[in-house]
Amino acid sequence: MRHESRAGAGPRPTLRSISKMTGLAVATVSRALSGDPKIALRTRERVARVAEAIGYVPDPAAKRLRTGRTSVIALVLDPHGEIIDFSGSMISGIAEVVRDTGYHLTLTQSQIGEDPMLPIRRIVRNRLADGLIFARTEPRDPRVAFLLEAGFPFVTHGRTKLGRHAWLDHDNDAFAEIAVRRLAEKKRRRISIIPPPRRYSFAEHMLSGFDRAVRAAGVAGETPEDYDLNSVSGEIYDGIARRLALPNPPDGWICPGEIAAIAACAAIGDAGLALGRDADLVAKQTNPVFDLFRPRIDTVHEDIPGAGAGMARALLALIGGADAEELQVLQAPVPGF
Amino acid sequence: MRHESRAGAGPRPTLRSISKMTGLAVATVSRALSGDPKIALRTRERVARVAEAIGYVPDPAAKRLRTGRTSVIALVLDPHGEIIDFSGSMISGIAEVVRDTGYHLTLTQSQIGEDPMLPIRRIVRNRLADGLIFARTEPRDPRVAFLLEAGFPFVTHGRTKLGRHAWLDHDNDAFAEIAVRRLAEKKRRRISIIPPPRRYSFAEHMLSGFDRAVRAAGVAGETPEDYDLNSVSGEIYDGIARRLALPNPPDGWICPGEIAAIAACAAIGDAGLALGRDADLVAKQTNPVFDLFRPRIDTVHEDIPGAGAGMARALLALIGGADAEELQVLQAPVPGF
DNA sequence: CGCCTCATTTATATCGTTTCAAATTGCGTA
DNA sequence: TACGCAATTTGAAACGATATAAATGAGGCG
Repeated sequence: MRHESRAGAGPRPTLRSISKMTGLAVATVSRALSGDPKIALRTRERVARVAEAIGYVPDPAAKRLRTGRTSVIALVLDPHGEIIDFSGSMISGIAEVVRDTGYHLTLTQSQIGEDPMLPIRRIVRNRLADGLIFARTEPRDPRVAFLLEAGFPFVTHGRTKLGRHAWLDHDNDAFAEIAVRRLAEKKRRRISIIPPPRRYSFAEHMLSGFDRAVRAAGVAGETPEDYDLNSVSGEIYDGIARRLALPNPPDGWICPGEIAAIAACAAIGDAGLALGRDADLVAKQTNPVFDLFRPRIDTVHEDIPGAGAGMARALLALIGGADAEELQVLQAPVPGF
Repeated sequence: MRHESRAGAGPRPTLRSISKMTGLAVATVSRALSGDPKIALRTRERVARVAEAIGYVPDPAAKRLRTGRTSVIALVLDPHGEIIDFSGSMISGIAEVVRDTGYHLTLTQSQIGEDPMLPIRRIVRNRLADGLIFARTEPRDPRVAFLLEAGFPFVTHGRTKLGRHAWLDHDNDAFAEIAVRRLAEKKRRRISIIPPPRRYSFAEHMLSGFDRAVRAAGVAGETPEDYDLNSVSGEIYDGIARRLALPNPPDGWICPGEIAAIAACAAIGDAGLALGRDADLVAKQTNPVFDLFRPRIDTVHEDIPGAGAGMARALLALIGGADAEELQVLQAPVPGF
């Protein structure tokens, strides 16, 4: 079956339709619908009634052409790895906020090996959106520099050293400190963190929090090589397994996410060691399902849908003219059980 | 810092700019750029060169207003539960296909408790997209009926009984049969499947495959109550735990996803039973990370990014005028290791 | 030499909305 | 009666692209 161009009930109603039905000029109808107080209240009400009756909906393309505003916000995703990633939950949080605002959400994915600036340039150059959100920032992220320069509204997931822009970040310093403290309380004395790629801002914060906490607790800390976020599980597993095979392996592991935790459990078990006896884990948890993981793992929660929603709200505020410096949110970790 | 309306290098180039620079009429430039063979090759080349030089990009809003085509495809997501869901991977697969086609991907999420028709009606009525994709179809899905009636291009994730539309589905009959066979080979004689909500098409196929396979293998099969996709892990766990507490519990479990598998492992372990000794599992796996799960679980793989990509390609073909009946794909399960 | 044809190019209308500046109306007042 | 002023309403011009129909020019041919 072929799809006809479009079916439905007759031609789509426009301002002209309402204009003809009410005898008012198109301009009047337009302003009436936008609630302009210069239009008499009576008229506004009458127009609203007719519009409602015939199911008038303004044409987004026309509006966009005329005003230059797109009513779109763009989410730029990083290339997808083999990851239980939280992009699903984060998208969900964003989508929920966007739903009722008259804005739409569009989604672009940058490709592995491709210049990450490309999709952003395209969005700015082609006026594809009124603002954008992206994640995995680096301390001097070129995307941030470009957007600041262009004066284009955006919110990042993660801080940068470039200052005056809107961001939302998780307090990874605090996460690392909590994790070290918990392991120290369990009398673990040789603590290792599985570090995300050091080029990302969040890794930097996590590692500095780790160093500080390790010193404060007076335990030994080590930070092995970091892994590539895009080809994760096997690499993490191998790294941990190698370390476990050396003398004096760590007895406490900090896992920056569920994948790392699963990999650590596997590597430790496969090495003939037992969690609780020979080593303990603290993991960052973003997904409730992880509560069912056995053996139970000590976790610190991170609210990902909430983060998505927060960024979306910030971006809408920014587009509405808010001050970017008022829109910097550090989300505290939730210690969990 | 406030964001100025827009910075950048001067006014955005339009067809007019090129028209002035070349001395050609706007119409000529337009047709030259669209490759119209009625325009002399020399002219086309010259125009292309100038356009390239000044970085001309057609204004999507203007194009859309004039042609009525949006260059957008919409993905309608179901409400987000507490699920390690595959929406992330599926979105990724879709986004990758869409990237290079000049189309954009927008994303809408229907809300829990809200009429699932609503977002779809909105998209069709307001001309928000040229076509759409959605998942979790029911055998007589009202969304499918509506879209067929409206003649609006769409592709579903999951078959329906409504026939002549484009869909992509996983062969869940085959999945269930493979799973039963594997458990039977391990001498399991009392097999249970953890059934997804029966109202969905895919559950129906999975259960009918299960029944057939159970009969063929001559083993006992039971299908407990189904669970709600939106509040999952605890419910599944409780269901399994209850069943394990009764006399003659199953010794083989079929898990339609990673969550079910994690829940089953937890419930079985918590009941004091051991996998491999007292029971075995076969699970559907959509994420490679699951390979690191311990104890190792027997899995059947499902290619989710591939499914996303397939649906996107099908939708683009459909919009291009292809026949929907040629666009029905049944994806075979990958037996795994 | 003039007419016809073919290959190109162009003028113009249009998509549906917003907005600026001007026009209309009602009405109290000089 | 005419005038000024406020309160409403309106006409027309954009926004940037595409499509239709008409115009232009160069040759070819009788």
